[in-house]
Amino acid sequence: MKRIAESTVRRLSIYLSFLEDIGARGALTTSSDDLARLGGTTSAQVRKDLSFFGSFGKRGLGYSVPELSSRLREILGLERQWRVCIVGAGKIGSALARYAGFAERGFMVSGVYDSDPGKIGKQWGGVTVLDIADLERDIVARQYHIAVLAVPAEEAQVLVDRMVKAGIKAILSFAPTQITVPADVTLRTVNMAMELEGLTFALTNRGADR
Amino acid sequence: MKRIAESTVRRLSIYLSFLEDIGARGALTTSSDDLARLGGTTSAQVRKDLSFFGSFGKRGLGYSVPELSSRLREILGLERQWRVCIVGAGKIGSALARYAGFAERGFMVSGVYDSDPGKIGKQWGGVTVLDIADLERDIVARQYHIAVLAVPAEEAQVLVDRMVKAGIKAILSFAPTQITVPADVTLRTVNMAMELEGLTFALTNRGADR
DNA sequence: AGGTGTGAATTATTTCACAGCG
DNA sequence: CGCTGTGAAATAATTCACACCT
Repeated sequence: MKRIAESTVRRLSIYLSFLEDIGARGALTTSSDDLARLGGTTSAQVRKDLSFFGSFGKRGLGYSVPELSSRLREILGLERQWRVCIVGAGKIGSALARYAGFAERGFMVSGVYDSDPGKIGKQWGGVTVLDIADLERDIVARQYHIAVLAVPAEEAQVLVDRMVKAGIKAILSFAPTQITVPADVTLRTVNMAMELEGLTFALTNRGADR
Repeated sequence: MKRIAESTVRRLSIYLSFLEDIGARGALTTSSDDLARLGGTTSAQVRKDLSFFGSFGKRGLGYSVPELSSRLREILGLERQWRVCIVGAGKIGSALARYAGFAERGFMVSGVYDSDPGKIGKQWGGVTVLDIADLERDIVARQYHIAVLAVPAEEAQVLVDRMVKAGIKAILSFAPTQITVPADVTLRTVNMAMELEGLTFALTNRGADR
């Protein structure tokens, strides 16, 4: 299979979210035009995105909402459960641990880790806070698929290195720092400062360039 | 000025964060090669990114850390304070309101809004929770520059429309839904589900495509 | 020598436009 | 018809490679 651009994958997520939305409202079919309008792109883009994975539509008719939903869930790997651990039980880790959206999408938060003895052992959103010293052992024993990193910048890279060594292959980082991983590990970073700076850049340069 | 790609702006943030880091450790000069290595890109990319805004280096020598930091802060619009309001005092809004990183970067959280009477009036991380009914009035009166949206998907677009009408020009959304804004408003979206789906896509298709 | 700044070349992504199928 | 699927064209982003400055 050809390499798929990250931008394409992001859009697939958007399409799926809309399909589920209109599906729940009873829609049975839809078109690339609908998906484009709702997802903020063009119909050609929608069709091109889907074409990387097959042809799911009917010419003259459009797409079956349940069928396309299901195909997208397959493509995105959502037709199964994923075991997630949250590393760092600070403010962000806490908000994430209690976030119901995880379970709805098939993500099972089955461990929260911290190094603070005052937090270890506490129950938190139905999950016990575990000792971060056991992280490597648990990555192997509990077979976490995804680690969500919510620790201060200084600790982030060290923890990532430990987790990678223990075999983790997917990390979602909220640490406000740049992290590097080997090529066979997938990393996504959510960095508040970076997002806000994107806004201030636009606010500062608006008018000058568009 | 030529239109600058979002990817470029993101990298500028990364460069700045590293410059501040090594600057604090006493480094006086650096090179595009250093910035590239630390930022996970190439030296040509670094030089190209900077070249959109001017020439800040000295051939044969590299860049002055304090000077380049300062130029990047200027470019990103960080040489001033920005007034931020947080809309939605749920789990995410709460974590954001208490997040110290805001102030460090010049972002002043000067209002948190919710519609829950049980929350309005409460003190929260030094800020009082205000009535979301007053949002439009306050956008005008308090001149918020940036709104951080942390409400459920269903309420997001309606609130965005209200804020845009009141004159807000920059929104950072954590709502798990696609939002549309007029061309003169800048929107950045952080969507957990989308990030996780990027990971599961990679986990599912890994090996097939790389 | 050493590292920047930048056109030119390459590669990636998006858009166009239309043939073809239901 | 109407709308998909897809090569071809256009545009955007990245990388190359080298002249040029200190």
